[in-house]
Amino acid sequence: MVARPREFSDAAVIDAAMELFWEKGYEATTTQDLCERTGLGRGSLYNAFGSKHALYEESIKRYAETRAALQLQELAPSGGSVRDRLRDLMIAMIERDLEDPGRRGCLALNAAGETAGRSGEVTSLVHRQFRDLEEALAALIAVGQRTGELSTSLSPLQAARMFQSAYYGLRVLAKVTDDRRALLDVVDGTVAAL
Amino acid sequence: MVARPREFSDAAVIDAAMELFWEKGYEATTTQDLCERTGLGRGSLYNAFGSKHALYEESIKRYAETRAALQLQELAPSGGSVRDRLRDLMIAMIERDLEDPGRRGCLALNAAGETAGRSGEVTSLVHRQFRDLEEALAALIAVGQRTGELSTSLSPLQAARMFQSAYYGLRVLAKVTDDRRALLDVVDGTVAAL
DNA sequence: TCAATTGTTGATCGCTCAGTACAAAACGTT
DNA sequence: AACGTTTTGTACTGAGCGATCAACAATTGA
Repeated sequence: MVARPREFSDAAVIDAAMELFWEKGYEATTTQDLCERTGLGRGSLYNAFGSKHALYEESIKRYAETRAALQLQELAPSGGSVRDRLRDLMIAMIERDLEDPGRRGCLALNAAGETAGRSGEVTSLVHRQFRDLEEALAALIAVGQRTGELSTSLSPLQAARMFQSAYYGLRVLAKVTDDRRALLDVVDGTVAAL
Repeated sequence: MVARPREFSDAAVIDAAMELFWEKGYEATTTQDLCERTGLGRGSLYNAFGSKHALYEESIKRYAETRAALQLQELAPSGGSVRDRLRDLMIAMIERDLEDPGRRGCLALNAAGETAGRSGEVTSLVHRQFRDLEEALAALIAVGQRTGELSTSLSPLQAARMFQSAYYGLRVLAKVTDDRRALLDVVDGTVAAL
């Protein structure tokens, strides 16, 4: 026996939900909002995902698989200058953050601020994302150190962690300031330290 | 004629509200929670502060005046090593963040993540706090550079911004990880860059 | 064609939300 | 002790919340 097929794609619905959680955060997003944005009725939404929180978790996973994964790809070692790659990562994100009229910032960072400490599952999802970036940064920096482009006064992991921290701080700063010069100072200072 | 006097201290009530917003964020905190925590009845609370959001703004102001101001004081230039002062600032905050079972992190950073972009007033309050720290850091770093303790390859303002960004990133990281070693790597890397 | 299963729809559930209304209470002055 | 003023406690409001449910639709193997 085969049942009635779904009229929507799970991925598309999660994408839409993700956008909404990204704009408004978890608590401020209502199930009504989610229905309107995804086009689904209440029943379908709950039948497919179970609860608002479960859909939130799916959204964070999807954010990691799409947005964050793209970023990791850009960090994969290749021919060019490692320093330039790291600088480009920060600068591209500054431009994207300042362009965004909704000032959404990074969904994972927002989730860390709003929810972490009260939802273990969210904490763990965000943590994994952080680890993935740390790992990719360390790998790239290791290459830069091996070729002699980067200083070896810090271990690749240490340097990666320092860079990552500055990068996250940068994205938080970009939520409340338009001052491109201030943000670029962070980039220059951080990249110079490597 | 003289009216009935208040039975509570505004500061104490705002302190209590601040703690609550700090733990749960703005949206997840209910007016009922606020009444219970502050000990005030609904009537008194609304008579004194007008709305939940107004009380939230007062809480952020109070956070700046107490917690953050204390931090600024610790940064005021004095005799010792500038590098040690900056390292101590980060390490003390790591210890405090990891000790906190509620994993509240920094109220201003949480507010930036949850609310900034939708409440201009909150954005502006957080922004001011960020600027204050930036200024104090730049002043301290300028001293360190003048005495020859710190590198002058970055301007004091640039160095301050880089440090500040890493510091905020650190506090976000501390919301989702217990790994003291990872956090200390950030400290070492950042302080070494100065 | 119909049986079995799952998806969809929209009304509805019981609650809780932020905020209000209002009467009683507490004051210093007169 | 009566007055004007503000605070306090509480009941209440309408709206909106997350979640559920039953009736109905769509599917395909039997």
